[in-house]
Amino acid sequence: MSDERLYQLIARKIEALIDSGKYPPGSRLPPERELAEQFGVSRVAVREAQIALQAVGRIKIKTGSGAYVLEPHAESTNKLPNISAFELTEARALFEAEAAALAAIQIDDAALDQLERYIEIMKEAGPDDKAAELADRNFHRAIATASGNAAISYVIETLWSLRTDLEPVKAVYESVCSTDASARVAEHAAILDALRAHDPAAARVAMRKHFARLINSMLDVTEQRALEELRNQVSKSRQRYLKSATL
Amino acid sequence: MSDERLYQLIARKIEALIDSGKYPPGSRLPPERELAEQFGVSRVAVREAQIALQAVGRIKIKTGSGAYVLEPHAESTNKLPNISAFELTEARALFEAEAAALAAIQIDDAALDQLERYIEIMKEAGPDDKAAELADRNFHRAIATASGNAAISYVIETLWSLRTDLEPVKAVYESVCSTDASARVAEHAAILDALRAHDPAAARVAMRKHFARLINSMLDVTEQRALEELRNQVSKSRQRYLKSATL
DNA sequence: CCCATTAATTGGTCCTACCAATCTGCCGCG
DNA sequence: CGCGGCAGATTGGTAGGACCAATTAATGGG
Repeated sequence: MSDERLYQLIARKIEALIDSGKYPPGSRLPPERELAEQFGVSRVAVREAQIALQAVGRIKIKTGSGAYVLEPHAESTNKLPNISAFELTEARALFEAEAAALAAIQIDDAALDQLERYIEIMKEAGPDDKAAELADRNFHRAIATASGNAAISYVIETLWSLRTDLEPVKAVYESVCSTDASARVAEHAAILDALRAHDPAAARVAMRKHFARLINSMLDVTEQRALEELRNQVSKSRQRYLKSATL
Repeated sequence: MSDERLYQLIARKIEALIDSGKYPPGSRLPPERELAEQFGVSRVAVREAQIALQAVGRIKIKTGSGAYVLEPHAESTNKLPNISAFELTEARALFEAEAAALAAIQIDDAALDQLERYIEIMKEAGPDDKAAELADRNFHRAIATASGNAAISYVIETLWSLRTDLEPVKAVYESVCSTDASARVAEHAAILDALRAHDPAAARVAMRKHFARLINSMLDVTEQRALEELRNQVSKSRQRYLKSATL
């Protein structure tokens, strides 16, 4: 239990002071010596705590001046946004459609062949196959890369990560994935055809259709779940009622 | 210049040792005392360096045992992607156009009025005005929000952040922003008109035009800079030549 | 009133000593 | 011969004090 080092305890205390509003961003913390006395520890401990806080980006130590509280930086506090599975899919539909349109213009034969292979893998994969999911990801990733725009690739990659980082979204996706094997292959093939034809508009439409079907599947699953949930609620209520009725 | 603290220097040296493969993930670093002697510094400096590395998640210090190299954690190494200003702007053009199209469908009057006010602020702002930049950001942010999709807002917000987080991009944007005041207001007004008319296609086009002009400005600035750079090079060469000619 | 010099403040580094957790190896017991 | 436990060595953890360097505040003279 108490294998925590002293400086970590002090660091937490200092953070608490900051969070309490006593030392707002931009303000200066008390001198090391003062904090050391206040916490009843040596100056080394305070110093180490401040170094740890600086490494995490909460404060900035200026030699001879003091330790200053920094603005909470968005990157350090990478809080995940509150996004539903539908929103995420809609965003992917729009953005990946544009990526596909861009890709259609300039994709080369090597990339097209690679896409073909990914579809093959998905076609031959069994249910709940990790390889299929990886191929799916690689398929979308390859199209994003073919757009020739690193920013677009970055966004699409980020959105894909959200798919697994957001727990509620993850659940919905998993239940959908297992039911759409054949449809998915057909849609991917349609996207590939449009890319082969170097037809941006067709690629955009094909990609949007792919996600539109996905959203529909998700709606079905969600409806199904809502029904089950309702049934469970009713069942529980019934049991409770029966129990109280037999008192 | 050398305002770097000793422990940071030591931390870099230790990181270099790790990266060199001498201490692969899972292995133990040499004892503090040994490292201190090796680097010719006190034990405290080594200790502080290790604390900083631990705070960043590169090593794990175990009391009485030693400091162990951790696996490079994917999430902790949130390296910024390598994206050019043009790519970023192209991505914003595509994505924000779709956001505007969605927003056109369902934006309410209150939001429209707010957009109007942001344009007013931009119109009245002087050059190099922080208020104008903030209004600009809020304008785009409000449209993203009006799309009613948190994932889209998240992406647009992320891309805007990249604008300031990526140094080379930041430079380009800053030099462009100071030259486009009037054009920017007119374009924003056009976007607002399309949103008022609840015309998705028009909103999409207006937003794309806005960014298209921005890209053109950036191209101009980049060209200008390239010319200046070339001139500097020539000037330097000339000086060097003259100097060597007078020897 | 302004500026430069000075003094006080504050972080930076080192050393030395000692404590606590951990690891290692030896020794005795079974 | 093998295993477990004890003791010493190893290693990180903390303290206190001393001194240096950068910064800031105070003070004095122009």
